[in-house]
Amino acid sequence: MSEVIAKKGYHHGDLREQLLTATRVLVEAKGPDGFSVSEACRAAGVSTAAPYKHFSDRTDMLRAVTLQGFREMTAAIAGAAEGRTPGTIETIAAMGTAYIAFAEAHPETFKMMFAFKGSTTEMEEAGMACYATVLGQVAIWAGREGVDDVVLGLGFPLWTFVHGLSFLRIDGKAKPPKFTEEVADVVLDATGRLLAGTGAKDA
Amino acid sequence: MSEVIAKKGYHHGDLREQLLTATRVLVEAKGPDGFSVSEACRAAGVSTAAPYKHFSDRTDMLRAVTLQGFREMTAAIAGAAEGRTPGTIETIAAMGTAYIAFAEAHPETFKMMFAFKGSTTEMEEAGMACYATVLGQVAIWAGREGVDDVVLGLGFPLWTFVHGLSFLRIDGKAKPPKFTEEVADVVLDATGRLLAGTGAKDA
DNA sequence: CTAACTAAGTTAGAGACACAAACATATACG
DNA sequence: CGTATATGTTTGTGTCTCTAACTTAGTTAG
Repeated sequence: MSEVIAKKGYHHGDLREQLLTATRVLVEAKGPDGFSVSEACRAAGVSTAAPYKHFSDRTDMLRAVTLQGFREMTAAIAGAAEGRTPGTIETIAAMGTAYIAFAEAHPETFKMMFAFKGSTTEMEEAGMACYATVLGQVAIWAGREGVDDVVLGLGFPLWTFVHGLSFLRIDGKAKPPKFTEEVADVVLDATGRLLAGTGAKDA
Repeated sequence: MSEVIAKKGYHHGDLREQLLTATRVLVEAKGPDGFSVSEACRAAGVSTAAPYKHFSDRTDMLRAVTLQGFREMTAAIAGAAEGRTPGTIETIAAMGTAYIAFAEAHPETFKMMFAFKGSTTEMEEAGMACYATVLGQVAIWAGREGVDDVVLGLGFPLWTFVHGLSFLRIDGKAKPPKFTEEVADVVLDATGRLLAGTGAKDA
């Protein structure tokens, strides 16, 4: 009755999932190190030993949140490109803005995604898939067949810029007077500058 | 005798300083959340209650490391500009490279510096001082009297880029095939692009 | 249908930690 | 010389992760 989340009896039925969402919420609220397994258990209404039937340890719970984060971010970025003209500066910039928006919406998860020690193959792949989405658009812009060294040379600085702005926004460093413009405008401008005059488009 | 660090008797004489360096070492070795007060005590050869005569709590110990980090980074960046022609792209890029070098040399401290919750006025000032050093050079480049909106508009993207590259390097994302060039070259190129053609130099 | 197996919970407890309170000692200053 | 204060120690409390042993509920074989 007064449980935070319904339980079906002795067997919970859906504990893994509910622990995962509890973990997600707690991580965003208190950060990965502020998160405690015990608190997640309280939220799900189970004993403190229950999670160990579903996760190997505390880190494993965080790992699951991290992986989920990568998947969501990739989807968000791909979604930002949909309905736009492929290979334009505007489309590439829109993906960058989506990246930053995700970071701002889930700051603790975002930071954890990149700082995570002992990342799984799954995580690496999810990260690569995300990056590949952007690189594909850059390749079109540059008139290249696939993702070659030229495309990497163009795409990496873009990622760097967007990644940096994500962190500065998260940590509250991108506020007036340092930062008075809209994020989307800054990203669009920087994308143009970092791509322009490279000669790649003519090769 | 077998103490890690010499003690002068019942009174340590220099405990605050030694705890601080122990904290620094441990933070770099295991990250801010892996760091434990107890372990710092073991390193300094004192009881686990001793630190509380010098620091209010665990967080306060981390805060001290953070502040020290800001000071060192500012010095490193200012040092990179010395002996160079003021207001050139090369000088500005050299400061960016020094920023990244600091981040790579002290990754955990660097991350903590920006993620720290409840930063002191001292910390804010140290951070501002650092940023101001770079902005001063940008102002000279742009032919401006002081740090006005134009200078901020030029300087912020530079910071963003350099900050982003710092994180990517720390987290091992800036390795081949994503990243094949030297850091200094990439920074110099990006600095040029992000400043060039803004018209600010002519104003 | 029931007996055995297994999946998914429980309680109890070990070991590490942050921090507090009360106590001890050395140093500084009257 | 002696007392106050700074700086240590010991002891204890509550929280945390994780383990071991036990319990209960589904699931499957005969």
